[in-house]
Amino acid sequence: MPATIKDVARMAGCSIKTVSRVINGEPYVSEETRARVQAAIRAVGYAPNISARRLAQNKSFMICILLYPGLLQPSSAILSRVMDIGYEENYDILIQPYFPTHSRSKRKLVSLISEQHIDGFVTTPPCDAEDFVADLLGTYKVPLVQINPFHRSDTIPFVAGDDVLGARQVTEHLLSLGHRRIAFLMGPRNMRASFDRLAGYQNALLAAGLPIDPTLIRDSEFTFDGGYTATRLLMDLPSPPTAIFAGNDEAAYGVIFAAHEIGLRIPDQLSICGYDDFAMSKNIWPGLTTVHQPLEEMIESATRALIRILKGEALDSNQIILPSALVLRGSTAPPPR
Amino acid sequence: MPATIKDVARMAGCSIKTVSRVINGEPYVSEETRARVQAAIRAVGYAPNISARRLAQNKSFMICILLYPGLLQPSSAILSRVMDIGYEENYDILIQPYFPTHSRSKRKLVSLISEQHIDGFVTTPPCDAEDFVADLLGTYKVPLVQINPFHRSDTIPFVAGDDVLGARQVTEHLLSLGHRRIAFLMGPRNMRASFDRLAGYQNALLAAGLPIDPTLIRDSEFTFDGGYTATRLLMDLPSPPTAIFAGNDEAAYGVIFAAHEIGLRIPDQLSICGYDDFAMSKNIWPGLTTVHQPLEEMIESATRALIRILKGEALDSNQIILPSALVLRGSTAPPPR
DNA sequence: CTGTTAGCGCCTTCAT
DNA sequence: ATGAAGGCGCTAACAG
Repeated sequence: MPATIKDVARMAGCSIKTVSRVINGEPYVSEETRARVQAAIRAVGYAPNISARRLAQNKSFMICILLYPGLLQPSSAILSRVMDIGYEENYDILIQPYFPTHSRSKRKLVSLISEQHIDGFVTTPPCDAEDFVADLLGTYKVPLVQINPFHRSDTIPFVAGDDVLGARQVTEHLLSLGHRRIAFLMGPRNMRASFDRLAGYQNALLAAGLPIDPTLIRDSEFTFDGGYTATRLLMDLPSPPTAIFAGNDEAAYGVIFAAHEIGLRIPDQLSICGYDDFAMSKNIWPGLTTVHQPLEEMIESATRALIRILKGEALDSNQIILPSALVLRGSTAPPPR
Repeated sequence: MPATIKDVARMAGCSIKTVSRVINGEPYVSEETRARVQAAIRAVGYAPNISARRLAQNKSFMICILLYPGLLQPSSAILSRVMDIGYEENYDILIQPYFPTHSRSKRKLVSLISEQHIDGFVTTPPCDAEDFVADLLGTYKVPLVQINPFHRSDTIPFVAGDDVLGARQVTEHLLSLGHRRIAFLMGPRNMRASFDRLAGYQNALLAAGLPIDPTLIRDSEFTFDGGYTATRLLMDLPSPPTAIFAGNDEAAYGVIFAAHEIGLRIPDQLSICGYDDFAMSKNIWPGLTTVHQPLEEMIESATRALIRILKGEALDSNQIILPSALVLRGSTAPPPR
């Protein structure tokens, strides 16, 4: 039976409101009363009951991050960082798996909003792919910050990287090494990154005056299997590519596996690039040339932005673009001969 | 301004208690009243306010999983599965990063218990390493289920694999291939798996009548860097091992990287085994021979056990041991010559 | 079968 | 600077 605010008030010889003031750091309490109350709090081991506070204020002090499992491996270092922010700001962070078009996911989301009164949301791709999420949050007037959203909105704040630029840099890197037949693996259609990266790849080719060969553009869905299968097919082509830009790192792992299986030496016989710079990419052999997405910073930045909104503070901008950086490792080299 | 139970009652022309009964599926409501209430609920779009319910019942309907970030990569497929259980059982699952001996982690845990009134906890290694967690939960009488705990308790339910057996099987596999100089990489001292796996390794050697060579036992801390460094040192030995049993998969990735860097062919010149069967282990080249830990099942089983306890149901047993299985992939072969 | 009453622990409003 | 009263939305305990 934990102590309540009443116990503290009795012990300190004051009203519960005064205790409440001390707890919440409100003004209009004399220093000595404050001290007395604080002593009483420690004496009885008082801790405020969050449920009661939530009810009285009709707020949950919880924010929710919608994550699509299987993508975006939330390397738990990220989660840890986000939790820390929550700790500092006194918000609990709820990580919620969300599958677009999945009806259970939707119901859970509705319950989170209408029953739990979650104060705000952060979405990650591709959880924003359907309008359902944004619409729902819109009608309930629940604040939302998006990470790399499919549609960039003027009204919904978002944090993103510059995928067009990053993909262009990757492609230019391969071109500068002398590659001319560069394959590109496309991601799922419900993620903006898929299209932006394709655009970056194409832009680089066009800028170099090279044709875009549709047979060199394949689907990978940003998965290992996608990368694997595409590679088996690509390398069976009459004139196979000398480099594969895998669209993302996970697909690149599949490319690497397939290349090994075929007996191709990386990077001597085949250069491979990824995108995202997952933690594993520097641990796999050979190290994967990729673009570092500041995922941690993105989630952190989005979370902080959301909390600012919840506190009623204004954002400097609704559009936060974070810089990405090409990371050169061992998986790229000049083409054979 | 969402609808409350009163609105529903007014609309259905009954008391709020009757509405409450319908919501909670309690008996003693006539079918027609029930139907009328349900219609009213839909009509006004009513959803119960969880905070109010939590307050009234002094329960949170939340359970918390303590996870050490950086280990045990909660491949988010796992998380998704756990969330599903929560969904079915009407519990919210809070994933909480926890660092043993880290004071902020401790404070957060205290807050979770004393302020949020979390109904129960699941711990994962090494979050149970200090007695702090178990003690705290014990004094607050909060139910706890442990996964692979350091100390196996008679009173605290736990779910575990058989690491001694698994490690023994790995070692026997290597022995059967003809390896005689098998190195073992030890994990951190705050995880039971470290010691159990070492024991399994030693048991297998002893059973085969082979000596235990301390120079072949090294620390890896179950990390990439640990595996990498240990391998560089081991292969510099006057008579290096022909196989390395890396203690866990992440360390094995470091071993693989180091081997590649040294120019050793896997598995022809060096055999490598891991333990855990992380998702990446079948995607890395060559596929990693390892022991499949049924991590998902363990977390699921622990979560279900906890919920049973919370519901006041008895567990069949306080000790749930799940079977592991040796998985043979491409990283092991007979030793050179 | 159904309703009334009294909290749960806190915050808000308005006095003092 | 402090306190009293009322209410947040729900459930528990007891009447009817």
